[in-house]
Amino acid sequence: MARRADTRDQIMDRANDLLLQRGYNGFSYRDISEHLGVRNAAVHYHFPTKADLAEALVNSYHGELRQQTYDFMINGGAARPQLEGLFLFTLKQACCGRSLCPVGALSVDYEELPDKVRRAAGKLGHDTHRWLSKVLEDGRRQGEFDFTGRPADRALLIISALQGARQLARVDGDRILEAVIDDIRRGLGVADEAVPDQV
Amino acid sequence: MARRADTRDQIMDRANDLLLQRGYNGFSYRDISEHLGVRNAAVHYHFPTKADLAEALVNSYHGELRQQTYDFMINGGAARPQLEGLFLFTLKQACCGRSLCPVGALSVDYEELPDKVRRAAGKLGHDTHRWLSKVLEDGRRQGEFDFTGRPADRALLIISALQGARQLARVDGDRILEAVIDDIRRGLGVADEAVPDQV
DNA sequence: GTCTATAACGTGATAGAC
DNA sequence: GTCTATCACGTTATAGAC
Repeated sequence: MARRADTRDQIMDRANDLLLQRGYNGFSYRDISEHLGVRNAAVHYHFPTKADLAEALVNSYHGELRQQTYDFMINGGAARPQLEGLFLFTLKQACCGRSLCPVGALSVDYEELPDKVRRAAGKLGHDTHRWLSKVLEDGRRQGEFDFTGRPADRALLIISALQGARQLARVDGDRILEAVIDDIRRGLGVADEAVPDQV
Repeated sequence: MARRADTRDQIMDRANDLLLQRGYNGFSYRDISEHLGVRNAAVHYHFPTKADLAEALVNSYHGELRQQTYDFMINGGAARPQLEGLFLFTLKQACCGRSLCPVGALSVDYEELPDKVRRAAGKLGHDTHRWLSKVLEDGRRQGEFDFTGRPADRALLIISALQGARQLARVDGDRILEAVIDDIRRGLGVADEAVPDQV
């Protein structure tokens, strides 16, 4: 029984997979406890309610985002690698396990979501949009991107398209995501080749 | 009790709202029966299993699509009104009730979906894509649109973006959809104004 | 921190009367 | 075509022993 203290982490790992693959209503405490070989009540010990668990997950996604974008949000810098980092992250997440984006997985069940989860998801979506808007705005100013319209609107289009593509990929097959990403690049005046080093 | 024969239609109406607002796992026979003022068993009489009900709904969406696009798929014609018809339809559906697009609502629960529903959703997604690809291809050939890349890829981007935007609109507010639609138009070289008559 | 046991309820589904 | 009644099961959640 070495390292029993990290049961909490194992719960979050498993819940992460389940939430991103099935949505909030699509997984249960049983799915988690059976996978870990513990009992239902053990999971409730770490996360009293399902809302607590989901909130912790969303906050963890948010922490990841902040960590990966902190430097750019403070100091600026090259924009293209930021964008390609998003694509890479999306492709990696989506391909192993057909998982959805966190906000997408939550938004279907949005109407029945506990308030605290709803709020957390809203903040995550907002911050993601703010970051990508800055990436596009800086990138255009620095000559890395070429597009018309407001950066905030283009950011919305890109986020929507990536979210939707991850869902469609389940129904219609994998290559969808790559095709959509290519078309996003095209809309930013960025050739498919000539991808600089990643984030 | 005039017109009791249309209970079936009322069930489908209500189930339609519920499916598009909450996803497949998010509504129950009880939600339907209580709303109609009948009993659980009455709903099961018309649709023995939940899979039957969902399949009927998807097939009904599919019929609507075929009806609205039949003439264009056979005879061709102006492409821009077809596209604007899609936008109009999307805006109308999304704004009253915050509903998702059918494929989007189903794709979150995709892994747990009964086979027949999964197949029906796949066909609907495929046909939608085929129609929009033709709209874009014809429209570009006829000088109505101006974009680079394959029409099939652009169609994927548009469908993904609309689907994603409808979900984000729940979390982040309504104007998102309009912004995304404007940016899609921009990417097709079509001014925001100068919208011709609708489908 | 994990267990057993159980409460309280919602779910899809069916049998059989009317 | 709708009803009453019920089944078998899954769900979130809690109390209390170890």
